Amino acid sequence: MPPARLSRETLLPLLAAHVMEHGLADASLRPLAKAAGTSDRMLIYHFGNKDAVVEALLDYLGGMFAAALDTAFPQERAASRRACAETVYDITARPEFAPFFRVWWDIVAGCADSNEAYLAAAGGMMDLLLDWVVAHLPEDDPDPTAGARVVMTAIEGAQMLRAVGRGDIGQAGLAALEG
Amino acid sequence: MPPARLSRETLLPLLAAHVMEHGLADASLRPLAKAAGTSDRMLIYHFGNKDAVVEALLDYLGGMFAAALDTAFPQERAASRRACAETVYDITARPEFAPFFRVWWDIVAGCADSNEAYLAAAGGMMDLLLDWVVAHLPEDDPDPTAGARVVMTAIEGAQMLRAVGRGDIGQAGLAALEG
DNA sequence: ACCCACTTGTAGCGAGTGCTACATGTCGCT
DNA sequence: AGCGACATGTAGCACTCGCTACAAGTGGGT
Repeated sequence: MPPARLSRETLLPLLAAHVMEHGLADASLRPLAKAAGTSDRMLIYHFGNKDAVVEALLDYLGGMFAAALDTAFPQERAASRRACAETVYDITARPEFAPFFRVWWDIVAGCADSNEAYLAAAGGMMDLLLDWVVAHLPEDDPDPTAGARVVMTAIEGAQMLRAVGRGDIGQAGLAALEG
Repeated sequence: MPPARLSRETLLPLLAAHVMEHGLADASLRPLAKAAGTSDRMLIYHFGNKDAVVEALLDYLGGMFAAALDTAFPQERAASRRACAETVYDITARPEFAPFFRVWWDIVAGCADSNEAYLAAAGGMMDLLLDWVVAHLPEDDPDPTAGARVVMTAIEGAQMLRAVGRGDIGQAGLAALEG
């Protein structure tokens, strides 16, 4: 087949794959382009500038996260708040999630600089996960909205502690969830 | 007074101040040196290479964190686990802590690349905070060791959610802590 | 067949990166 | 006074960065 015309749509999956492997923070145009089989010249041409590349990438990664929620996570409800939190924690502890977390923490670091694109991407992912948790709490949960916030807070804390090598603290925190 | 001889010790406070203001992730030798009133040449001379500069900086920042725990945080015990968590959360929400969090999330992102120096620094800070929490739980807490882990997990989750603009979720998570 | 807009390649710019070679300065010691 | 170790300044290297100027190719519409 003839080499398909380049476009944001054909480029983004390849760019995202490179970012998942090497991180978002120090991704630069030339390696990014090489991963997509093009030149930095064309990335600028199709996106305008590097910021736009990153912005499109953040959006695309948000889509990947949504897809991961649909496929990698169980569809049935959890038996308890604690079970729900531990399910998310255990699934995201699997090695195939490591690349995702590398870019996730880059995104959080970007948020700390008040970068709008990063804040939008990160906030969106958290809202997505919050909705998933609400929908997967036990049916008899007395207050799913509040419960999901409790579960989310514990999950995210545990994931951060895991990232810095203190997973034991976070796991103890999850285990103490009532319900 | 004559300009004191340069050394790691005289340099580090100035370097740390620059890092607190501009972040650790994209700190480079020349701006760093300028902030300390020297040249990149001298940073390499006194530290060996850039990695050693960063390593020393991480260590120094750990010391700053320990000092902050002693001065900015109350000395008396909290009335409950929840109060303990909310105290930490509220204090670290103050604007003067924003620079610290910018570098904190850079450190966490560095941990996600399995960087030993970052892992040591971040883990050390978490251990420090964990000890502080243990010591500031109510005296009648049934299990301070376990309680501190619960509190820590919630605090860190809430701080991360705050960083990405979802502080409401984290605060709801903290408010639900029993005790 | 011709034109013209869209797409791509080549080459390069100016700035910044970590780091080094080399010369010079400064200070204590004998 | 003079030596030698440590400290510092100047200049530069080879490289990467985001981005651009310019030219060439491609393909559809008339």
